[in-house]
Amino acid sequence: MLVEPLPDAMQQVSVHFRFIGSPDMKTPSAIPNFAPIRTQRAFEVICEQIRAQLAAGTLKTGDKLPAERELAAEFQVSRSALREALRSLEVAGIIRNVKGVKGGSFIQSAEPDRIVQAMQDYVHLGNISLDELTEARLATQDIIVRLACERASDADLAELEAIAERTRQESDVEARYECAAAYYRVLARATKNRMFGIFVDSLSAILHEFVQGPDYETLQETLIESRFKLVRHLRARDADAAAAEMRKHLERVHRHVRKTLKAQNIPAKAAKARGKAPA
Amino acid sequence: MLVEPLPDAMQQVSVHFRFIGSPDMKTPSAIPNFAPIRTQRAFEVICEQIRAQLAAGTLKTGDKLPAERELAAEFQVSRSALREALRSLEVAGIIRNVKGVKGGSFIQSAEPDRIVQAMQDYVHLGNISLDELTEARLATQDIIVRLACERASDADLAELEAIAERTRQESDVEARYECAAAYYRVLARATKNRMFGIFVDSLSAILHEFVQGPDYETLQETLIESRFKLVRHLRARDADAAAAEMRKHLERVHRHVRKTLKAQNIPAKAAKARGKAPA
DNA sequence: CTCCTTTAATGGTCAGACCATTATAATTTT
DNA sequence: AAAATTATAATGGTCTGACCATTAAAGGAG
Repeated sequence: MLVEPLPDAMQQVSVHFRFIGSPDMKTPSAIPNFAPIRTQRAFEVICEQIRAQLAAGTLKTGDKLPAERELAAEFQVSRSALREALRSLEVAGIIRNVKGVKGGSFIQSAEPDRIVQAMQDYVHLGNISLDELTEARLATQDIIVRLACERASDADLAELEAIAERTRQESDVEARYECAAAYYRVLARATKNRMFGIFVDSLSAILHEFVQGPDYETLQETLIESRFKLVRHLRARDADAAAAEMRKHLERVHRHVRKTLKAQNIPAKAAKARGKAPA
Repeated sequence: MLVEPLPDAMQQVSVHFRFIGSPDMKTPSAIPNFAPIRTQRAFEVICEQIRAQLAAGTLKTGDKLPAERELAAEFQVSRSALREALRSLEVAGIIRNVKGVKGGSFIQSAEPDRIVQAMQDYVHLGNISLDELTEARLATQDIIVRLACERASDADLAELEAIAERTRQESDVEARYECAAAYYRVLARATKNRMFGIFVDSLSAILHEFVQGPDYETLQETLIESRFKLVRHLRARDADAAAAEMRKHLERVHRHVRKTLKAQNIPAKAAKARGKAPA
């Protein structure tokens, strides 16, 4: 059996039951330490069940869930409720929906995109300052550079160099940014630790919203040169030099962004990442 | 006007039009560098519009969206499609839905929960190893400790001490874990950089799935003592000593977890975080 | 065998309905 | 007049049943 139907109380129409803490909680006598009341919605229960199967290993990447109409019957809910659950899982990056016969919901492999999106949302909502972002990025890249210095394979280093070369030949600003992102991604991969890749991707994506403007172009030559230097230091396995180079590089970018913001009278401490103008 | 109705082609029933790259792309003559085809669904367009207003500042924390039926009319879509959009935004932590008259969808303030959830999903899907997690945590905590050492206020330090004290008086294992999480959170807050708080919360939540077992209890006394030591080092503003203490602490926990896994014949390199057994 | 048409399954959307919840207004009771 | 109670209306959550566009596979024509 793939799924359990929802509890009896939920099989009725719109019976929104509440959970107050855990079912077996001992009710305290005097202390008013109540658990927050939270109405459990059908689609949430469904999501939890599927997530549980994922965590337990019953479901794994590549598996296909039954069709919507079928799943709805199994859970004994309407198709709408089930669809909201699937939609949730989809935006969470857990499943991917494919149309047509032989279509369905497929368990996805790990993609950091959703984490990036979540972080981006967080920044947009939370007024994280540019200074905070930069500091986090600096610290993270410092670790990455040092680890990469120990662990980067020759192939990694060659790829980094190739990307730097490609950047030089690109002219479009956006394409150059793509190259930069690829460079950082490969660098993070060289640590052989995927967690760092996530951090970097997230921070890069967010900081990207700042990096635009006229004199970004003029800065490019310096930045590209810095990337070559970094590879040389990595080749020499000189962690301190590599870290220093990265630091210099990031601080240059930071100064540039600060200047751009200052020209617009936006203080960096309160600077909030903004969405780009629609293309 | 809060929203624009969807484009004409989409107002019809189920007209799934496709976007191929950007509308103004210059079609390359010979190079087969096609953009991935992606059918644009109604709820996605709606999400994008709302996200755009968020990024642009037209919508901000605390604002209330119109009622579902009303919004659906504005977007000229069915209520189901609109609801899928709202559901997406809700699971993304952007809005919160409140029932009843005077209810509706309210723009949320920044909550890192979703990022944690996303990271957890990523780990579950991606077979991130325990070693990777620990390494990332070690590196992150190292930075945090050093920053906190510079910036922690007296209030921060007092709070840390209070939490350590509270941990000692707790007996329940789960309560003690809560205390530990709180300790790390306050420590991260002491850096005055919210990005670190996110990282720590995520890593803690994931690693928590591992930390269970009988001799975790016996380890507790040592761990608590370590937290007091850390505060003393922070008070003395001795960054190296504090970092060393934190490192020792984390490595102790790591060894414990490895041992637990070994007892179950799970190699740490492939150890995947698993969901906890239902309560 | 190849090419074309048909067919059935599936996700995406729509329409209209009912329920549970909730704040407010109206009513009754004290 | 004040307080308690009851009705009311708006809202999110869910259900039912339907149609459309897409897609892979089966069937038919050459």
